[in-house]
Amino acid sequence: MAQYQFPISILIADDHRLITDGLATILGAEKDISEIYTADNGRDAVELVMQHAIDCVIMDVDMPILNGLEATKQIKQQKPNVKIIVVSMLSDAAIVNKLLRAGADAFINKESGKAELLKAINVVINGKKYISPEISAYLFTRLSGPKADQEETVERQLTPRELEIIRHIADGLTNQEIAGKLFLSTVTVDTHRKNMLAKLNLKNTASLVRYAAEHGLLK
Amino acid sequence: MAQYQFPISILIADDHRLITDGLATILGAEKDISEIYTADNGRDAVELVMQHAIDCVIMDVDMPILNGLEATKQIKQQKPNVKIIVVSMLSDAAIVNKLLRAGADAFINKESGKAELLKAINVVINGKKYISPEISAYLFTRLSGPKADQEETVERQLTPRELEIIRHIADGLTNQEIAGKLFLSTVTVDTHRKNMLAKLNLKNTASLVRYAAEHGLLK
DNA sequence: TTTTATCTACACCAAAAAGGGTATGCCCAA
DNA sequence: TTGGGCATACCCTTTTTGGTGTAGATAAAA
Repeated sequence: MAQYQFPISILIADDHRLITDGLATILGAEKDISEIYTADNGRDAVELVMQHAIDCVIMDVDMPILNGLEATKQIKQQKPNVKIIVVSMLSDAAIVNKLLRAGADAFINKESGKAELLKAINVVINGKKYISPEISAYLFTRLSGPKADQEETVERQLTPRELEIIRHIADGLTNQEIAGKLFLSTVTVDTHRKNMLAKLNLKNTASLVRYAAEHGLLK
Repeated sequence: MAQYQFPISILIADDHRLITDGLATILGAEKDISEIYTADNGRDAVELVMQHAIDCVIMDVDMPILNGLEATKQIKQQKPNVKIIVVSMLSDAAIVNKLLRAGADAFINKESGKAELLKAINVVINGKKYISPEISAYLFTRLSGPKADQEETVERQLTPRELEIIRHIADGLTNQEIAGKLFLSTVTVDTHRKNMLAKLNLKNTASLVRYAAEHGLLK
């Protein structure tokens, strides 16, 4: 590992003793790692980070008392410089987003090997982010899968003119303003809006705007 | 590589001859790869895919005549089963989103080694997605950075009740329906909406819904 | 060449929302 | 105890909306 005040100290937070022990053994063999702390729940993890000079936390998602997400939030709030590597199962992928927003620095799988763990530590200590390709694939699918389908179906459903109009609507323009801007009659703008509601099976303008936003149709 | 009609054929699309030649040499040594085609621009790449039974395209982003994004779109539109591995420089990261939506199956770096290329091919041929950790880091930052700020500022601005109401509004419910659901008067619901408009400095419900959607306030 | 899609525009009508305020309890913190 | 923020509620007028049709012009596709 490179440019940092070596050796570094690490906290392993996981409620499975076998895992903490295993990781501690692996990491104990690394010359750049001095201290290794362990915690079997989120609350203890947060406390340990507050009390000791810990550089990096290897955090399980599913822990008693305080889960990995909450623990990450609290740690990052108090000590933003502490790096957090989340060890998740693919089944936890649904909360990857929340963890990202909570400030997690890396994601690796429980299926990841020693090499990937060490790589992740190396990367985050150097101030960068790391996500294992397996977890990326999940994010990837969320970003591309739905939107790809949607764009194919939706952008075929909405005509160029309609797209233009929904964007103006979402911008907060009134029919009058849109009509002025596009040199149309207000009723025409309204017709387009109504046509969109009908073809997308939506109830009202609010849901239309939401739909547009969630389907990446804006801008 | 596993379950597919082996050997597979691959197209390398890149306008740098050194790269196409290098990749062709690397891939030519693989026993599971039979045919290797090359193209030095996007238009030729699309044509080759249409004319030959190509399983996987290794696509450069920056190419003359037709760039990687457009080529990806066209190929995926005509032949969705052709896998596309985008080889990007980190400087291309800004269009990762667009490529995702265009249907790209994998992203690797120009700095990636042979091992990662082969892994990516393997993964996409098996119908999964692959993003190299370096590129993930970019997506990571985009997901975590901005939204973290937004949630901190925004969720402090909107009260719990207001959040509840904007969510219902975005769901397409009318004031009456929301009032019924929350056991409120319709005018109260309306007051909350107006208060949100005022405090967020927005013009109307459409822009409010858009704001909520873009700031991740919905569900 | 006919059909189809799109863009344009209008009519009618009831319901809803916009926008402008005002106001009353409640709780919490200064 | 006195604001402040929050949730609640109402009034009034104007504008927009939602629902349902109709219809001409035009360009592209079948």
